[in-house]
Amino acid sequence: MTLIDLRRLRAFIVLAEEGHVTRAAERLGIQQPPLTRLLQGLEAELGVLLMHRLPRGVQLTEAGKVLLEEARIILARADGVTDLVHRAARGELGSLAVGFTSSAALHPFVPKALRAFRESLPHVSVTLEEAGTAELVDALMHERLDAAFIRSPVGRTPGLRIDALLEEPMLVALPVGHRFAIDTRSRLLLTELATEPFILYRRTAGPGLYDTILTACREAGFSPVVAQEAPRLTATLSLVAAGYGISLVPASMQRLGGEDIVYRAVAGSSKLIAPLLLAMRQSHPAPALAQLRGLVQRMVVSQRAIT
Amino acid sequence: MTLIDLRRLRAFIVLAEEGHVTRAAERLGIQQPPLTRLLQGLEAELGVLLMHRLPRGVQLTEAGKVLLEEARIILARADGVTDLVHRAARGELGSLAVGFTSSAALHPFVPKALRAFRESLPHVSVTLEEAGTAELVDALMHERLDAAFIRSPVGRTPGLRIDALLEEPMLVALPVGHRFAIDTRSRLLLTELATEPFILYRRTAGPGLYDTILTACREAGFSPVVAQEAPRLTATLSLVAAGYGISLVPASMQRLGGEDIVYRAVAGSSKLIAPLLLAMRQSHPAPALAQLRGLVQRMVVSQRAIT
DNA sequence: AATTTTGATACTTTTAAGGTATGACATTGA
DNA sequence: TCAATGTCATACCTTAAAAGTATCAAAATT
Repeated sequence: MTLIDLRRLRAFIVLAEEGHVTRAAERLGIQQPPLTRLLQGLEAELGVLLMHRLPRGVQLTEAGKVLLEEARIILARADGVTDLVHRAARGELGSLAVGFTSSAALHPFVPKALRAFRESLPHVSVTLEEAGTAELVDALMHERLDAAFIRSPVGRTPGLRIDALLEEPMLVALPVGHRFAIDTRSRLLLTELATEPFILYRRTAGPGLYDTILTACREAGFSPVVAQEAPRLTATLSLVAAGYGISLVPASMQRLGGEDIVYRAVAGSSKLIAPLLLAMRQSHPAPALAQLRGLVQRMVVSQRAIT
Repeated sequence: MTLIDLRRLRAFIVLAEEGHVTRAAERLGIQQPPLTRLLQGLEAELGVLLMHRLPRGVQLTEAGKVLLEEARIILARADGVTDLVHRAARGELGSLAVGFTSSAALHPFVPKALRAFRESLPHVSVTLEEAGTAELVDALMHERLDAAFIRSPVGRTPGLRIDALLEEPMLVALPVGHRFAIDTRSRLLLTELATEPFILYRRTAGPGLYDTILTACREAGFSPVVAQEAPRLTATLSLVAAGYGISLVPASMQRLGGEDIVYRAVAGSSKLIAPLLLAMRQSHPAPALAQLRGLVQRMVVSQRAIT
């Protein structure tokens, strides 16, 4: 069973247009006998007469007319394939799965970058997913994600490439009315927090920030009193707002918490810095990922120029 | 330039599904090396890497994923071609151009047949055209029409095949108030019309009926006084209604003319008969035409059974 | 009736696809 | 670490399919 092939469909279209085997062969750059056999081959395979043989020339049968229409559609599509594939290779087409942690999502840079990407490459369908750092890393390694915005350096992760995008200081988040929440202009010394109850968000969800806080406190000479662990950064702030304790959060969180939380800068530690990172697989990056990466890098450069 | 062919697209799909050259080759019933070359050939032609070569197996690139999607669409369409062409050859698909004269259009059989055809073969797109007999015959010969409902035997017409469908008597159409229009039950003798002014519709538009009337009158021993010629049968009846004269029209016209025209049967001539015919080309009938013809024949048989 | 036009057929040559054997490379297990 | 294994790539040969050449057959036109 040598099913229909495009070579014959192409020839058939020319033949139908010319209505004349010899002339069509000429236009196709072949001789007349092969073209005749080509038509015969099509007819034999389809089991249908495609052209009436007239004394001068040939003429489409109804079946032939239907085949002609269909052949044109198929060939147009087939001819479009090259361009489509090229665009996919350039990353202008295709799909991209991007993940982010809840804390990354709260950094204004992330939605800004995603929006800019969507606008610059509208034909790439972007899938978004929010999850904890561990899940994101796992998804990256198992090809369920192509890239992820995260906040923690996650130690050695073989097979991952991590771009450092931005850094920001961490601030103390205090409930309104807290004794440290009166003078909000000056920096608070980290050691002053030694006896305060801390709200931290689960280490499993985001080990990076958790460890950053613990390391900074240890260097300042104390081990923080962890009053409660929250499943997400937003939950942490809710607990702070409710007065259950204080926390240390990335500066970009300031816009959250409304009037119930007061933020203050911290002095006494050079480690209290929250990075924003873009993680991806090292091998076989999707072309659209290269585009995203380039876009993000350019945005980072212009962001730094402003700050 | 050996553009993309379906054989390779088929192989590519299997290869993509298996993710494994050797296994895919097995499924395709070929050896591994040809399949490898096949993939290489596609990549060379498209100028794009379609699969990453992993230590165990292969894996689609983004470009490969796009090609896979597109290939599936193209092949589905290509595989559908056979069925489509078969249906076209059986006359279940395609197009049919049908003409009719104004007088044929007024016979209830014609719209009934066209509606039945549309219902039985909804995928055949039917084009309708009303014109004079001469134009219809010309259109048939020049392939602008496939069939035409006409009323006149049009003498010898080489290349045409004509099916006689139905016959009906011709009636005298009289304006209300005419002296012959009082007794409508009895037959009027043709000779009684010898001195009446006749309205006939143009010979060029429909030579058949015109000649039928003239022949019948001559046989009855007179030559009719043609008061006026009308371009169409409906115009003829309008003129009769307005009192400009009388006419002889097919019996099925009775439903026209409303209350202004009285119809009476005629005695004294066996020639005053109007046929309904279906004309078509003798050579290369469209398959859908064969379907129409069969349908019409069946309808004629059941019609005659009733009458 | 002869000539021309045009598609069909028989046979040969060329090209492309498929098969066989083997290599290169990387992973895995002892 | 080295051999065994799995897997795609390459080289070379064989087979099959497409194209070319020469010629025929049928029908129409002069």
